[in-house]
Amino acid sequence: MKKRVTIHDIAKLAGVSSATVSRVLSNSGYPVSDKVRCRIQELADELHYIPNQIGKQLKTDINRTIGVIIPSISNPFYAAATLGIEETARKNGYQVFLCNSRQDGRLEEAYLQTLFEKQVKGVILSSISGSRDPIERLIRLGLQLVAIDQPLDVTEAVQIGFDYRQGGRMAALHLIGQGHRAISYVTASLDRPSRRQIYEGFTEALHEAGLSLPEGYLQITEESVLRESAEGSFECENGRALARKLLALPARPTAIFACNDMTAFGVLQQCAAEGVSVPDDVSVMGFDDILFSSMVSPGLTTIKQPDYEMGRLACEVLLARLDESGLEEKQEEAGQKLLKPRLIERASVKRLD
Amino acid sequence: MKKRVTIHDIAKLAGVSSATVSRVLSNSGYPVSDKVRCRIQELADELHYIPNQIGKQLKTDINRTIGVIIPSISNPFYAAATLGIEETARKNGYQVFLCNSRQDGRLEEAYLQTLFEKQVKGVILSSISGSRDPIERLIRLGLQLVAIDQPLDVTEAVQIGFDYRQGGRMAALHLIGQGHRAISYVTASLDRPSRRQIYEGFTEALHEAGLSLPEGYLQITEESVLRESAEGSFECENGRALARKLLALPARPTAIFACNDMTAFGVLQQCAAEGVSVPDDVSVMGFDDILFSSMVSPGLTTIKQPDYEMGRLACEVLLARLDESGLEEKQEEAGQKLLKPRLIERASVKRLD
DNA sequence: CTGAAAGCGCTAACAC
DNA sequence: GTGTTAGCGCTTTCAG
Repeated sequence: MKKRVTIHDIAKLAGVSSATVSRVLSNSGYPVSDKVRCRIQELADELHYIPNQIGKQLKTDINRTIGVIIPSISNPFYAAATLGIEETARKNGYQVFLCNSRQDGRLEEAYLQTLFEKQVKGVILSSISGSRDPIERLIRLGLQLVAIDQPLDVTEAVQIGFDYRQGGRMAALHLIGQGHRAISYVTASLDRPSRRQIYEGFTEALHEAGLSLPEGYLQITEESVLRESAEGSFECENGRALARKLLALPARPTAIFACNDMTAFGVLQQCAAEGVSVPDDVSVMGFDDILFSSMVSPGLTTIKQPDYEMGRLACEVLLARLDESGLEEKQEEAGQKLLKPRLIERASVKRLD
Repeated sequence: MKKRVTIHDIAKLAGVSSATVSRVLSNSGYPVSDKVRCRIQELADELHYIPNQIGKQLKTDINRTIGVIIPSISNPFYAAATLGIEETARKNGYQVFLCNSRQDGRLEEAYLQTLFEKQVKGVILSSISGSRDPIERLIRLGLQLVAIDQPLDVTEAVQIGFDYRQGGRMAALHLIGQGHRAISYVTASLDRPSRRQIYEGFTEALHEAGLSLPEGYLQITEESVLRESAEGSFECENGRALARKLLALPARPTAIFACNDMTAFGVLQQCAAEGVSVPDDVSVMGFDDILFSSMVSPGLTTIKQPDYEMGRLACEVLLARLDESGLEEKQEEAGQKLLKPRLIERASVKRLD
């Protein structure tokens, strides 16, 4: 493992100063005679010069890196969002630091801190933590933050929002429209804004139709520790457990709405295990529309949340802010984009007459 | 956006030199009087000092960052492997640069280069590219490389191998054992070692049983451009397309083996679309055992490749090498771990009598 | 125990 | 066009 070659090595060999070498190798556009320029290029190629970005960054404080903090890479929803982020980052010459917070607010904060220490200037965050203080401090220090998926109660952050409430309403409306009256709701802990909003929209629409969520029809995970298991199958397991309770009820619901597709898969599995046919015996709806929702059978009827699109948009907004934040100081007011839900009808909901 | 506070700021306020501040704030264990130490700590807390890791790294050339290059984050197999990597990295105080090569060898090389420029000392790679030269050069410059999933023809790299050939054999043996004779194989382009090995193991076992892969029963994707579509559903689409051809054959096979689970899902979908019942009309097997293989119905019979485990192991091996590479020069010979396949029987294969 | 000084690799005024 | 110099934030000899 030999020593790495620096611009000084090249400068010495070329008989010029390292400043000149820097000028040509960094494509600064600074005038350098063609003769010298060629010579330097030649040497760089020959010696396989690889610039040390750390040196460069310390000097310029410019760094083409963004951070991404998500709660669970095992959930294809976040995988797809990450893909959208990574792709637009790459197209713009940026790299991505991926951080998996495992639904752990403390870990999320630690990651945020580490990213900042590494001089990352922009972060896309699906926040699990409620604490605003550390986040606001970092923003005041110049960090650009874009929140996806989970609304963040911090005014300086851009929000790529999603109308969860409306999504919840749509789910309820669809079920009601299909003739269902005994409708139940299965959800992980309501400690996150997104889940709460879906829940609110859902029950709201139910109430407007003169329906309610009777005792036992609302199943919420009791353990708030919704950690990713090693296999990443926690959400699914959770769906199974909650479905088990539901199916044990004396008066079974005719329809089950789950807070996301992963949970809905668990419900589907449990139904299959107990010989309950979907959609003939019970209808099931999910939320997210991850890739696999079209692959299970029956195909899962669900509310689409545009994962990839959301990631792409978040990254575009972030990079735009990163670019301009150097130039103009007046940031256009932290915009709030709001993406819309869409009903995806497949085969897991049966029409009741 | 105010200026960031540095050790010099603190030094000035404390009336000491920046060297002293560095000594206490970096936990160097260097003796500093308790009085001064406390004062510095106090100031650091008060001013919310955040160390600049770039400065530190330029000086020490130590950096707790690894790179991960995978072909597709949309495939849950890689998502799970990434989870395993990220988790062990975090436990050891490392961060992960995630790179999605999109099955593109050139992109893979570009990422490798960028990582190296950012002074990343270790990379976990599922390589798509055949070119060894640039990789070998980086290794000679001190980069530690751990190959997962795809064998890498570079002796200095550690391999976390998987016995694909054996996996292919197991699949064939299982199908044969269940009484199948008309067996077909559906695969994406055989340009990758893993796919080739599965194929070889599979056909080998077939031949040993006196069977062959008749005309039309071997379906290989023609377009070598197996790029991730925006939705990440390419592999699945591919499975559908290949299954369509298979089902159009005058003499349909009784069993279809797919090169991975994502492709198998496509096969499943196409069967459903054409009213072909699995496993009654045709049996289907996959490869990988991703999380969703247990969720579809019928549950997919498949060959397990330990994704999470593979990521964890790769990361452990990498970090071990990173730790020791500073101390001793003699690296234990680039070990080759070989993980074993396992048959996961579910409901997508029917016993023929 | 503490400080002065050098330097990691690079860039950017500022001279010439 | 090119070189000199200073310095980004930090650590680390080496003196004292």
